[in-house]
Amino acid sequence: MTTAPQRFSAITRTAAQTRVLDAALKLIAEHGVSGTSLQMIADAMGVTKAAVYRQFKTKEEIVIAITEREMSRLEDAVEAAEAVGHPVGAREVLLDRMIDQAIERRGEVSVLQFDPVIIRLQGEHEPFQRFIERLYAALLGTEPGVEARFHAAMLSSAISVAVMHPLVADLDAETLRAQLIQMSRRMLDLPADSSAKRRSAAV
Amino acid sequence: MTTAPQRFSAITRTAAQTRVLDAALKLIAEHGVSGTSLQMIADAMGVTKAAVYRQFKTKEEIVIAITEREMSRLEDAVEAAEAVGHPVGAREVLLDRMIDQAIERRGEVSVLQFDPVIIRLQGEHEPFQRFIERLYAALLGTEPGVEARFHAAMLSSAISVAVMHPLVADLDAETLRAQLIQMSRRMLDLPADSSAKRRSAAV
DNA sequence: GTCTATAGCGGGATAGAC
DNA sequence: GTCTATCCCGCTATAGAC
Repeated sequence: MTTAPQRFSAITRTAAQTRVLDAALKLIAEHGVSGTSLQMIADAMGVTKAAVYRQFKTKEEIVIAITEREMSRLEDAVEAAEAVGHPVGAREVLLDRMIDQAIERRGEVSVLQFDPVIIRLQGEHEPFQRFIERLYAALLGTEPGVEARFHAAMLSSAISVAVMHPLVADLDAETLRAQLIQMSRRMLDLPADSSAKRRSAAV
Repeated sequence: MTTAPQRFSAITRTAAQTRVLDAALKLIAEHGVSGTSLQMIADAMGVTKAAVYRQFKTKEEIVIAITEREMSRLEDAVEAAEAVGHPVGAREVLLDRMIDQAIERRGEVSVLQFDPVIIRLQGEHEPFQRFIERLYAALLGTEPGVEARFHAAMLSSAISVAVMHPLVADLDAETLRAQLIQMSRRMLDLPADSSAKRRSAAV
């Protein structure tokens, strides 16, 4: 039996499939999975439902593919972090990348994390579970205590949600990024560091 | 023309209506608004759909009523904060109360904030908009700058989401509360203060 | 790869008896 | 306040022609 690919990045899609995923992601980000029908996806693409079903057998497969694609972006960040020798430095690299991506996608995507259907899927789909475990491990850094777990939870929550908050909707990406980096360091009780780019020479 | 009540707390519901809202809230927290049908609500209550429709004319009315009830809880916190003379002290009181409620409801409810249907409703329903404005004003404290807006966004995001994070699922309420208070003070660059209960004598 | 057409089901909502 | 029965619609999914 051939095992499923270990990396989401290894999954390839045809151009037609990618067009479906692009349209579906946009709609799901706005209406949620349950609030998005295949008719809506087909209309957005200018084709019929049957044409969509040719690319993916079920709606659930579309949602899984979207989740895989989003996770593959984070996967790159996790692997970059794991490549760093020191756990503390690894965490810093990961947080930098998570901030980059949260800003890059700015609200379009953050909502996916909270969709009930996607949450259920993450629990049922083994590759998703394994990746989330891996992400948490990289996020936790060295100390295995209560505080470290709390810090990781608070930081990852705050980053992905704060970028789509109405109160910061008018901030440009650079300002938002600077504030997020500064706040992250403060939350971890690290010295404020304006040059957060030294990816090597970690503490 | 009689204007809508200014306070959500002034809205009264019959016992039958409350039973509907309780059942609906539970289901919506798990499956989202679009993923929850009136049949599911009726089944959870042990009655038929028609019995539910006797209490609320439409599904949307149920969702609105649920949102009103959740906001009325926060309303108490906002009013307690507004009663404090100093803006800085007011913000501290509000944050304390927000932390209390986030822990009290622990994930059951936090998801509602991100439901696409409820987000749309908040934009369309004037009383909801007015309340959110009021909440933000109390949350912003004194300084009107970019930093203050960012801090308010980051804090309110982090508090409501962190409590339902898997990494802290096994923490008891007291530990979680202590960590949240400590982190909030750190995020606002206030001195760490273990006795966070002095509701008067604000800074 | 796209279409038309349709099956089969569950959704929201209403009528009217008890 | 609860029921049974029903209406109409949109949903997921499939069949089969082009």
